[in-house]
Amino acid sequence: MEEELVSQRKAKLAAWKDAFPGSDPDRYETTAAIAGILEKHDGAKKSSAEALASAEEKIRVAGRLVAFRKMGKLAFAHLSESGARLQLLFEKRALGEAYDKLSLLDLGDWIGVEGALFRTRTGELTVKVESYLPLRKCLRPLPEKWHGLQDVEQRYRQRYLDLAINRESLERFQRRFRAVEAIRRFMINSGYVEVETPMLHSLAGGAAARPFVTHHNALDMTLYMRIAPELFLKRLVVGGLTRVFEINRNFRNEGLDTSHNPEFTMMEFYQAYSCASDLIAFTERMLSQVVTEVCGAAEITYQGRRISFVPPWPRLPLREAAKKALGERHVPDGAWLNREGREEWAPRLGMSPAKASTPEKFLVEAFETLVEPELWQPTFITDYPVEVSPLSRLKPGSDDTVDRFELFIGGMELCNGFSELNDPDDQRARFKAQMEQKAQGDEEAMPYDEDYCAALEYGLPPTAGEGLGIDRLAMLITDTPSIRDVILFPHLKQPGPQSRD
RNA sequence: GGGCCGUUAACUCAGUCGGUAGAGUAUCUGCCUUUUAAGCAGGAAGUCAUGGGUUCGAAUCCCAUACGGCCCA
Repeated sequence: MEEELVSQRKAKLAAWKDAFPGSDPDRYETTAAIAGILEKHDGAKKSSAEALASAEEKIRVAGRLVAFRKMGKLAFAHLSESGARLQLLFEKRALGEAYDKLSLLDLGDWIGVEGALFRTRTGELTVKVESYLPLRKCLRPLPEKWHGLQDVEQRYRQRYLDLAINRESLERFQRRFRAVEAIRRFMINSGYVEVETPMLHSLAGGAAARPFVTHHNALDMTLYMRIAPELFLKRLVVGGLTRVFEINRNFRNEGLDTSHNPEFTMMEFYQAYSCASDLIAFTERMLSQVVTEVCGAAEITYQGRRISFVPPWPRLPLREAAKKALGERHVPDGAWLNREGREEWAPRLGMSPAKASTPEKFLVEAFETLVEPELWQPTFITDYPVEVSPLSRLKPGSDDTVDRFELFIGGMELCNGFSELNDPDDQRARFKAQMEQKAQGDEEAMPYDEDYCAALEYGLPPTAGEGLGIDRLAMLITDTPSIRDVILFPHLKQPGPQSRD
């Protein structure tokens, strides 16, 4: 059947050549985009039927034919472009032979039309078509007009169909694009410059994660897809770029679920002469402004629950939050200080024992397991243990706590920021400690980056830096529970017998 | 990695107790000059995800595999 439908359409395409001189052109001049036409005549000020009739404005628009209602010597159609739809009227009386050739069109075809705007009896803005030109045939039938494309797998694999047919999907992505644009504008207005740093690293540093490994043939060397741009961005601060940001992909070779895609988009930014609390205030301002701009209000609904972005947002020290949650679960105070206690309580609390191998890691893991999913309103968690923060600067006067924060919204980690460690010798000691953890089997421990330490020896001014998860922000502002629905082409397995294990 | 669920026409979905595979949309043929999920009449369209098994007989029951979804680790 599908082949039959395709061959029917191919036959019609073959007939275009004679029926429509100039069809399938290499370009088509329009007077406006459909969204612009609608904005002008159906927007805040609606053009009346009389005004349209007396103006007799000739327009040329193009789009994909998505609905067609033929009734004898008169036909209505809808042309769709970037989610905006405009009705067309074809009349046999006006078009003559060209009207009969409409049978060579199919739903899904791209066409251009020329005509004058008017309003129908029901008041809908419509183009009275005077001429039309087929631009490109749609050889395969489009999904159903009413239900759209429902098959989740097909929506991911053939996102173009999802975007062409499912208006909610297109609108979700448009909102994401607007948010990225608003963030970029906010950063530039705040005196930042946008940069691009390497995606191929010889050392996968800057975060605790397993990298993808690849190989450079000409250099015959192992390279890693970056897990974070951090160490390169800080080199730029050493070089005098005192406010830099990068919006780009990171790659982490880990499991995938509704909040993790192997490649994800982050904005990372660094601000000299600043500490973590400066970035907390900066983040509050940025996100409340971006959300207000994109969603129309500083309050949103995520999965049925309100989230307010109106600052200020609460700050809560990590150990305090973890200890409170542990107390509520009747874990004796300090039970995590010895190995026996950790090995007893970690499994009972649903925590990964491997990730709770020291007192500090136990508290961090307890926080992530017990507290994080409950942090619905924007909340800054502060005062992280130095043990899990090898790139952060110690709080003034402390030897075990760094000046670091993470922002949680809707039960998800959205941001991670800290005052940057700029003492090269301390940094070397931290890297050394990471290597010891790696030797003990921690696959996420950071590699020793001497080149970065050398850069620090030229002087990194006091600086704070932060990473912001763009995909997760997109989930929040589009009320989407799965990261795959805010990523255009989420990673899926290859189907069929070629896949192994 | 574990558990549960799903996979039927191009699309959206039914399919009862195991007994010849169904509808709507799209498509094709007629009719139709203000429709908008247009309408009316008629036609065509299936590797029931894949591979085994049970059975006289399997979309349906059993096993395995692939892909997807949700939950857990």
